[in-house]
Amino acid sequence: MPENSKANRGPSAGPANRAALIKAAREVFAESGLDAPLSAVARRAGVGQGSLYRHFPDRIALGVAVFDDNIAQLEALAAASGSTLVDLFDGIAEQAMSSTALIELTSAARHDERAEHLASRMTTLVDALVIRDRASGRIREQVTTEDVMLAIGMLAFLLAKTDADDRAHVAERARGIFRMAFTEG
Amino acid sequence: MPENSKANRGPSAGPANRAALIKAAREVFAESGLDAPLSAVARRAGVGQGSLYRHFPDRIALGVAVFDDNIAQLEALAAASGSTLVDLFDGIAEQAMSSTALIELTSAARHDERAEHLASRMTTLVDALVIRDRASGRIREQVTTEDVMLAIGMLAFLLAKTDADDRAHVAERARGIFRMAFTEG
Amino acid sequence: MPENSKANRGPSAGPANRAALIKAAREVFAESGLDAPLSAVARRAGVGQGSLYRHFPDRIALGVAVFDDNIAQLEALAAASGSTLVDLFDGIAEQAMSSTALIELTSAARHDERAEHLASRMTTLVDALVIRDRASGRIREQVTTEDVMLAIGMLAFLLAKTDADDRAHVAERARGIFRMAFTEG
Amino acid sequence: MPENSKANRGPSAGPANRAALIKAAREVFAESGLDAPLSAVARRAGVGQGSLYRHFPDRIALGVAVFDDNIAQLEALAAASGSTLVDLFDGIAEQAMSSTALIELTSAARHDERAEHLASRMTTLVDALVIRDRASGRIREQVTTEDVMLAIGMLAFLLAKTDADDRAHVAERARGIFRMAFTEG
DNA sequence: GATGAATGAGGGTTCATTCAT
DNA sequence: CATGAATGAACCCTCATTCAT
Repeated sequence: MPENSKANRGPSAGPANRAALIKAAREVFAESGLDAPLSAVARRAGVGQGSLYRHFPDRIALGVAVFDDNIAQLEALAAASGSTLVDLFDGIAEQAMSSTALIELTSAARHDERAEHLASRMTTLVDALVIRDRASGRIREQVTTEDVMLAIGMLAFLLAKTDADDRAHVAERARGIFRMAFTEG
Repeated sequence: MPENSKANRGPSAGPANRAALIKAAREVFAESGLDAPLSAVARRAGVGQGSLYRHFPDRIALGVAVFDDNIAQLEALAAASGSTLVDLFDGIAEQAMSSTALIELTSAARHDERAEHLASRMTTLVDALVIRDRASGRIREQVTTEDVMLAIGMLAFLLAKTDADDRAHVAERARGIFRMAFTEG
Repeated sequence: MPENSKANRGPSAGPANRAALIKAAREVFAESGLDAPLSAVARRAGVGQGSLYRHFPDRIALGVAVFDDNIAQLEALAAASGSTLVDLFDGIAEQAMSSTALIELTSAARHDERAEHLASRMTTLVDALVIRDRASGRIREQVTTEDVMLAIGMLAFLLAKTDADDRAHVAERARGIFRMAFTEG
Repeated sequence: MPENSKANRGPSAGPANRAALIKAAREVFAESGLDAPLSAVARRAGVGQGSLYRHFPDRIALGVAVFDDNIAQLEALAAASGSTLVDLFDGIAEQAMSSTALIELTSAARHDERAEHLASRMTTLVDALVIRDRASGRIREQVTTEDVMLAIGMLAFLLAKTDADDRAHVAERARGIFRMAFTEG
């Protein structure tokens, strides 16, 4: 009678485990980047490795689950009536590591359907903001959604590689650059 | 008793091996990024692991050797009389993967003396171009060397994550963004 | 994609593996000393390297597990009512290689908490025997626990370096020396 | 024309190289024990690896050469008219690391002819001292050369495993033990 | 005969993934 | 359906030994 240290709480633990895994993954990805050991995620979630694999058959599945939430937040932000691209950049810079891992994911798994879905939600929300900001003259006529997507990607990668200490400064600076790029002189 | 399968071609192979390693490393880094297995580099160079470690005691040493060349090219470019920041961005986009790994290196090994040296050469050449372009009115007054360095970093990271197929298009687009950012409306 | 050649016998193999590892380690350490390759231990135990590292994160942990047993035997010996230092030396000589590796461990990892614990158990039991033997006049007044610990260490190292064939003879001889040293003329 | 950094000084360098290798090996063995990398010896001697192997085809040959000197010193000590076993122990404790490596060698390469030669010189000198000390009543009648050889071995191994900081204290203590063992009450 | 680079086997360690319970 | 141990491939790095020059 092996007398496991942790009781097998049975099927009912399913949803709770799923949530714990996502939470743990968000933290671990934020701390150690997108290639952190999955075992670390399971451990932090207090869940067996096997359960992790049951819920999320691969790293991408886990990433997608994690970032669904991030995207949702950004979508909410974009939906708010007065919000602008500047707010979006702020939101991304704030979520720094998480957003970065998100962008990394959509970019690393470019040909994965699930990641593409994430990316397309992103595009959609950016699109809305671009249209709005263009209409209100907040950005130049010629700025496209693609431009902004690229800018977001660049910002995210940059922050990913920046020491936590310098992150605030670098983010501020980078936003300045994009402000110059996108707004009228 | 190693009883080697491959003949020891003797010390005269040294310089050739060194060159082969740098070439292999440039390729491998370009294909798989800066944390590609060093064993892959040795294998591609057709050289024993030990020789790799003899020539380059660590990953940074190898990276520095690889990128010395890249920097030199960019320095040459910057030194040419009529060259501008735009040319620099072009140069970086052209060397795409290599330059990217170079930037990755200077950013990842920020506190390594050798990497710092590379970074400072980069800063120096950017600085010269900024001054020149500012003088000739090609860029806005308020654009700093730091801004341009960040932009270069962002461009590099972006290209690193971009499929080879899309690279040209993305690079063109990104340069457009920075042109908007840095030049007078 | 590991595609294992050997079946995963599942968690139930855990305790058996652990025991097999300790047994294998005891043998390997005895044959080849405390710095024998850990891979040899895993191989002899018929266990993957990963499992070894799971059970024993480092060499010291493995050593401690192995020698816990040895110490326990010596403690039992020391606890027996009529036992003397001479019995302890006999016990050590009998366990020869194991005891030797044990002493090597406590001496090599002097600043590791786990090894210190082993060492302190040893000291405790020696202390008890010294007090008892001093009381009964079996050893000179001036003999200290430290002296005996040193003697044990020396005996152990000596046996470690002695061919198995000569071990019995050498052990007998060495015990003679320490008898002369510790008992009244 | 490879233009070596160090000139090939030709055959005349032979004896000088040999001496430099022995000196370097003595230092290296003393600092890092008998299994220090041979490359370290060659480097410290300022000599190519190949030359090391030419002069000393294996580690034992090098060890023998190194310790020939140590033995010679001890022989000189033993030959001095008033010297006793106590002096020998002092000599060994003083040369601590070197002597230890010497004993390690004679014991590790027990079946190597060259090492046996070293060992037998050691036995011879100990024998002389034992006879002398027995005659003068300095040691008990029953103490044999073998006993002393064992004691020397034990002392050496012990010192080898002792932190440099504790070496003096431990050596003093151990000599005390052997004094008790070998001298009358 | 000296030189020192080349070689690759081997040991340590990590981690993705499977699977018995 | 959860658990968590088991597995081994793969990487890093070191060093004994050889051998072209």
